[in-house]
Amino acid sequence: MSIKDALKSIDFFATLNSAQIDDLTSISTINNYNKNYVLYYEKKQSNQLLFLVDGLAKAYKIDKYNNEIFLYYIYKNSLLSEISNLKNDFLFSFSNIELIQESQILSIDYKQFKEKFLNNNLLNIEFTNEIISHSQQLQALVNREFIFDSIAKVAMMIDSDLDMFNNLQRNNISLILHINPATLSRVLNRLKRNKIIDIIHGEVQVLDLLALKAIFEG
Amino acid sequence: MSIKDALKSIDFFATLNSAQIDDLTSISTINNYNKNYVLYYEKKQSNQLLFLVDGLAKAYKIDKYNNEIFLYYIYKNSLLSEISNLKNDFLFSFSNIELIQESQILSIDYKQFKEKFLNNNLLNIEFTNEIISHSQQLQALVNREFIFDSIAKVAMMIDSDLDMFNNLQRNNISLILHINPATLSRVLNRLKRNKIIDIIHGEVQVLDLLALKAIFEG
DNA sequence: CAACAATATTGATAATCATCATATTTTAAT
DNA sequence: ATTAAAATATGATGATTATCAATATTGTTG
Repeated sequence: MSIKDALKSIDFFATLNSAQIDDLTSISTINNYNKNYVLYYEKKQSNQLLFLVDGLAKAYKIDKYNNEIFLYYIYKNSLLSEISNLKNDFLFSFSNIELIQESQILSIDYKQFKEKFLNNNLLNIEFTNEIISHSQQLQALVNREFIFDSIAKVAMMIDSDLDMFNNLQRNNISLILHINPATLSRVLNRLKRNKIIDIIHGEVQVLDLLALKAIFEG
Repeated sequence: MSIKDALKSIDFFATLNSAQIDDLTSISTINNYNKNYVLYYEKKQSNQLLFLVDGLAKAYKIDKYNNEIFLYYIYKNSLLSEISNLKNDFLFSFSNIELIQESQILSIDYKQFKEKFLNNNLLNIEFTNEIISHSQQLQALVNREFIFDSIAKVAMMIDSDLDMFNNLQRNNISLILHINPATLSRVLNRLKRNKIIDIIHGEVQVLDLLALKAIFEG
């Protein structure tokens, strides 16, 4: 894919006219990376603003026991970078961002992007929206992790997106929810024993939606 | 304090000229509230943008066992409201925000503020900065809570601001760090037993800074 | 379909931390 | 200085969940 096509495929740039797109093209590059490539390391600086054109990434941190703490997925058509302030001409990463599929990345020189666009009142709303959406991902995380115990986390996930739940491996679900695979297995057993869900050939079905919701709505 | 004086005392509005201040004055009110007044309830809407002119507030959530989950303090001269998107004409609160001192609050009609200021490219940078700073508070929270165990939390707080640590009650420290007062007491004992800190008349002194840092830097 | 690898479950155990009750210390007020 | 109140510390216990190891199940590939 050309840089221009990539820019056109990303909603963030939808308001730009073709001269502006050209301008942006001149400070951008596009690259393919393999699965497992790490785009940002936590606490490190960068001077490239990255967008995920195609593929899938995850944000995570490492705790003091070297465990990976999964934060959230980043889907295509969105900003990969985290913005920690508007003053500096570089970016400072809060988390590690790693590709989990082969992906296409659009890379923009951040300093020039600020000068040519943000400082001329272009893309400001879009930029702010990306910051807000990042903030909301953190909020969702705080909700899940501080407010919920493991049965509530699982109940919430089954309720909010059963298809996703059934299509993910138990492995990955436990990664997302920050619970041990063994704990997930036990929680599912408990829900089944209480006749709130049924599990047929590994597929979860909800038997008692009210009871399920009650678990996490308190 | 008059509305105008309040507006002038808040850095957020520093770039406005006096005509703009007048304009803003016409859509603002200022009020005093007592300690314990709750300005926002989580998951509720509001159409007022609030600034803390003077006093102190805290943001917190309630978990399923009705425990209060402290999130962060909000100091004077800053925005109290949380911004969850730019499209709506109302605000949606993620957490409860409660005054913990008698406080002065500036209240602005959010819809009109958007029309008269944000949509005319006024105060956009300031607005984005507030969103970023809110996001960073969440990041700090994620760092502390996900990455650190209780001894690491305490070590981190002693290292980053010993004065604050010594001037706060143990009670409040444990609230901030999300650990039980009893746990805090035990952690301090452990640090003392390991000759990393000393405690004289309740005042903490660092004996071995390297060892202290090693606890949370891993 | 046999055989191996990858996933998932189960059991046993341990770590961390909260909770509750009680005791001690500190602080403030008369 | 004495007493009451508030804050902190300590001991006993329990809840939740991780960890590790063993077993069972499922999926994949020659």
